Amino acid sequence: MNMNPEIARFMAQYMSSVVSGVPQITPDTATSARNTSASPRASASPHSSVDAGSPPQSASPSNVATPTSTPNNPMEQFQALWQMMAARSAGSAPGAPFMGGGLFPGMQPQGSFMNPQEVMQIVKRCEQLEENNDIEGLRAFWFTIPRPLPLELAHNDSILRARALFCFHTGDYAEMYRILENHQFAGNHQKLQTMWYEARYTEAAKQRGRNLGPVDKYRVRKKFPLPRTIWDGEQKTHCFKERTRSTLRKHYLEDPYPNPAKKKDLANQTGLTPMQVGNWFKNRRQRDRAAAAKNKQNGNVIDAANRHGMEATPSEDSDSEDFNSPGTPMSDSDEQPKDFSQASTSKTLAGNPLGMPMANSTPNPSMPFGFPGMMPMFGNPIFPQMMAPEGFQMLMQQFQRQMANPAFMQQMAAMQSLAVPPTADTGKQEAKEEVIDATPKKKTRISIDDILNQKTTPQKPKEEPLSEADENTTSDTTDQGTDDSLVKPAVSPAPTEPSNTSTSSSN
DNA sequence: CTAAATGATTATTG
DNA sequence: CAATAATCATTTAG
Repeated sequence: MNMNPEIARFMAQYMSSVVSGVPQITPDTATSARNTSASPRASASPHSSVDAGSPPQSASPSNVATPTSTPNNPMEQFQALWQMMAARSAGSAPGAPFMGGGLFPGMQPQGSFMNPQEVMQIVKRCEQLEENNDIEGLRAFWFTIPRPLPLELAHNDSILRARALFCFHTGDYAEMYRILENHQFAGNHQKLQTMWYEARYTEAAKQRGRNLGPVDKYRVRKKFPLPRTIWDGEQKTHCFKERTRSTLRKHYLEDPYPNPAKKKDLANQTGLTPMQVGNWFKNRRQRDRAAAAKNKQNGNVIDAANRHGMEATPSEDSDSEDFNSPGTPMSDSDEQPKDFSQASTSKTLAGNPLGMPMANSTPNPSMPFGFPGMMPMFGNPIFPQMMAPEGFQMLMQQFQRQMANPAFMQQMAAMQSLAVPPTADTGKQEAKEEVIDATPKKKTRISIDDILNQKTTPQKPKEEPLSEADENTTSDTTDQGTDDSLVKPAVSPAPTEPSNTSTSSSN
């Protein structure tokens, strides 16, 4: 009657485990996550047979729960039991298996007796079969193991791993989930994670009566996040932080083709890897060009604007958005580059036979602002109200920076000589084409960024967010987050929330 | 659900 | 080898 709920639950779980041969441990009580052990092959070592990892929940033989100590108080009884179990586990070093119950005579290991060597053999055999995905072998072998399972086996990492694999292949997903959720697995979780998700996918697919697409799977992953017991803490950032991006944007405007040194520098600033920086620039250039080409198709404003005297701006919806965005004081806006490049590349590549930048030997289409002689985009006739002073200042600064950039000025001159004098027919045509523009198809750019920025990563359990290594320290508002400390976000030091891990390779 | 945004990867090309 | 074009995969918004 007096039974503490905790104890009751514990007992119930234990009883259940005795019956099923699989320990049931509540995730919370289970182990204080020490899955940092880097050795993926931990299971290969002989002593792995002693699940020395989580002493407390190693459970106590219920039938032995009659320690001759203090029988009356359940709590005391439980505590005593607990301590004994802990002591027993602690004392069981590789060379000193606790099997015989030497540490406390009164307690039998429950179930069959087995000498340590026998246990080790079974474990190794399981590891072999599991590694080879030999399901049939596992099935056969499974029945050779004496029942009920000795605790050493019931709680053993390798045994449970093999059992989970077996369940996976037999379609006993519920059991597999239970195993995966209730035992803190050490070492390599990759396979277990895959099993977890695949099982979920399969169930979901079955339920829907069709195969799952990428997005469906994504939802499934969100719905059934990895249990902590098999989570590596691995986390991939799909969206960089806004700070990071604005830094990249800024430098992109100055030079879309950063040399390796520059990339490295940026990598340090942003906490990304040089590879990521390179990818970002690559994508940016590509997408700028694509946007430019597209805009060109639809016609664009720049030429006309220029001709008429610099007033019209490319519908820059994004810009307006940017300036508009409440959270971020301002930014180079994601979109700007698009139009910029549009000005440079589209013009040169697509319509203009005189095309110059890209195709030429010196590809440096870093043409930040709409057009050569044109100032950024003050007095946006389309979204006048969007021109916040802040934004204006920012643009001015940018422009000034550009003016100081020889390469830029060179480009500028080249562009001007090509574009300004619209004598050629081609030029005219282009101008015509570009008059319309617009089609602000996407807006929400910044807002998305903001959102992403806020929730640095998806959510999921009720864990603390914990951002990755991005721009942790610096409070750089304008630019240069000069902190080197951080390096790679790839490996998150503190596992907090399970999110999809998906390795890059999956591509 | 679809579409868009965006980071990453792969194949091609000069 | 580096830049580019395609394309894939993951997330998010509508």
